[in-house]
This record gives sequence, C-alpha cells and structure tokens, in this order.
Amino acid sequence: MDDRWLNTRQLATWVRLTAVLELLPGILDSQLRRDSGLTHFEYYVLAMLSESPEMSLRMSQLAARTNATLPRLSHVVSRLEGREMVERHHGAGDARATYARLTETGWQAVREAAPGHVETVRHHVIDALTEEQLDQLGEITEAMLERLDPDEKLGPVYRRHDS
Amino acid sequence: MDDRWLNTRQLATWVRLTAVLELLPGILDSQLRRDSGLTHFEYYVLAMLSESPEMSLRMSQLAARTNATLPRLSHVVSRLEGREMVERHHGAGDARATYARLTETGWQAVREAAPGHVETVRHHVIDALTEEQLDQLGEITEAMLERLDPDEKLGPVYRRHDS
DNA sequence: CGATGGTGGTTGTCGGAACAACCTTCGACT
DNA sequence: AGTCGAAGGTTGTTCCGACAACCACCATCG
Repeated sequence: MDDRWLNTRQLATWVRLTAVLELLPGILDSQLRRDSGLTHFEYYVLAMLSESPEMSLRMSQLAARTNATLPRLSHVVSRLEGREMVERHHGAGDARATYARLTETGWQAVREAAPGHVETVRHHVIDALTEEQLDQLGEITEAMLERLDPDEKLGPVYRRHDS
Repeated sequence: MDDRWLNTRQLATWVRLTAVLELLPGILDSQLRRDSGLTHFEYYVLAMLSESPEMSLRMSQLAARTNATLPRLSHVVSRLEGREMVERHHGAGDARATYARLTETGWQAVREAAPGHVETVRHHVIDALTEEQLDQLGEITEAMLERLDPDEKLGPVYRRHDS
C-alpha cells in the first residue's frame, strides 16, 4: 500500500481523535459558561494567574502558559478587565512589559468555578480511563507536544516531573 | 487529600491534554487554509461526502459523521455551495430531508488537499508515537468518546472495527 | 548620541461557531 | 380528517479567535 496514506488502524485512531478534538472543547466550554459565565480559556487564564506569585504574570508568560498567542490573550484580558476580574499594571523593569494581576473578584470567580470544572474533567476524561491508560495518555501527549511545540516556546509545564 | 481534586500525575496529564486540544486544531486549520483554502472542518465535510455512495449524504447523517450540530453544518454547506463544491438536493422519501452531494469541483478539491493534510497528521501525530502508543491512543479515545457521546448519536465510526 | 532592527503588546477587521428562534413536514392519536 | 407534538433544516444574531497592521520601547552599532 501507499506509504503516504494511513492504514486502517491508524485511520480509525485518527478519526476518533478528531472526534475528541471536536467534542471535548465544546463540553468544557458549555459547562463553564452555563455554570460560571466563563469560557474555558478565560477560566484557564484566571487559574494560571491564581497559581502565580502575587497572582500576577507578564502577558507573554501568561500567553505561554495558556498556549495562546499574544493578541488573543490581550483581547481576553481586556474583557476580563472589563468584568474586573483582572487588572493590568506595570512593573519596575522593562517598560514594554505589561502584567496582569488577578483581582479579588477574579480570585473568587475561579474558586467558585473550579469544583464544577474539575468534576466535568473527571467525568469525561479521568474517570473514563484506567490508571494505566492515564499514564499512557501522559506519555502520548508529551510526545505529541514535542511536535506541536518543538521549540518549547510554551510553558515549562510539559517537562516531565520525574525524579 | 481531597478526592474531588486531581493528584499531581492526573493534573500533569490533563494540562498536557488541554495543550494538545488548544494547539492541534490550529495547526490542522492553518495548514489546510494555507495550502488549500479550506477549514479543517470543511475538508472533513468534503472528505466524508467523498467516501459516501453517490458522494451524497443526508444533512443529519453528515452532521453525525462530522461531529457537528445541524445549524453549524447548514452554514458550512451553504458556504461550500457558494464555492460550488457541494450542492443540495432532495430525495424521494421524507420531504424534510435535504441531501448534500459533492460536485466535481469539490471532489477535485479534496483530492488535491488530501496529501498535504495527511502529511501534517503523520508528522504531528502518527509519526510522533510508537505503534504501541497509537494502539493505546485508539483505546483511550474510544473510552473517552463513550463519555463524550454517550448515546452514540454520532456516526458509527467509533465502534470497534474488530473481528 | 542618532539610526536601525527586534521585541512586547495593543487595536481593528473579518470569518467562523454557538445559540435561539423559526418554518415545514412527519407521525400518532381522536 | 384535524390536532398536536416532535424531528429535520434553515436563518439571524452575537461573540470569540485568527491575522495583520501598528505603536512603543529596548539594544546595538556607527
């Protein structure tokens, strides 16, 4: 057979992966929007900020940690700023740098949204798999990310947390 | 620890999975748009039609096979119709039914787009994994889809193709 | 110190997706 | 037959993401 095509097994896996790619984001989005009025991406932005020192991060770093482009992030932060969940500020160093900081309102929003979100993730992903499969998925996504993000421009989050 | 939260291992896997969810669709989209002027979803629609008898499918079936809602599909088909890649027609049976059929132009478009797309998929997914991992991914996605699409409303594509 | 390329970030525009409302047709029940 | 609920599709609006252009600031070198 032609080497440039996919065999039956590969194709079946690929088809299912595209289905997941199509369905999962929608599920995450709609749960969060329904229950907390937040996009999954907005939630992720807030969550990353909440885990950072001073609850503040440079735009470019925040973009890296959320796998987003800078323009996209800028828009989202503006929206969140309008809802008073984050605020921009400037630090002492590089005058080009802009920082986003979580406000009290934002902090509260994440805390309230988190349980429902985690529950959704649990139900649709974690609990659907055996422990072994979850480990396998960890390795698989790591391998894929080496291709998807070859220069590791994005956060150091991908690096193995091994001993 | 609180059972309702994720442990370190689970969290790491989940974080990477969200990264894949964020990055992979963008890569597929931009490759196809750049090289063929098609969205990944548009490509998928055309591809599904091309594999169907008479290169024609009922809207609802096509929606199922592409994991899309009917409104979304309707809009996309309208666009593709404007580019003369598909055409709508009505069959003999149910008068509510609308069918979408691939035109010669559309058929040509898929054939030209396919190699580049497959190459992208190969590079970013298939070749990034060992054969064993690919099999594991097949099982994993299958398990996840049972949660994501519990009623199997979507195409029968997910069903195991086993003996 | 002045010019020049590069980086960090923002803004504007345009296309696509979600959601809701709507219209038509089918099927069942009376 | 007449009604009523449900299914199949379409249309309209609103919002979000991608992309390109742009501005401000830094760094290097003349």
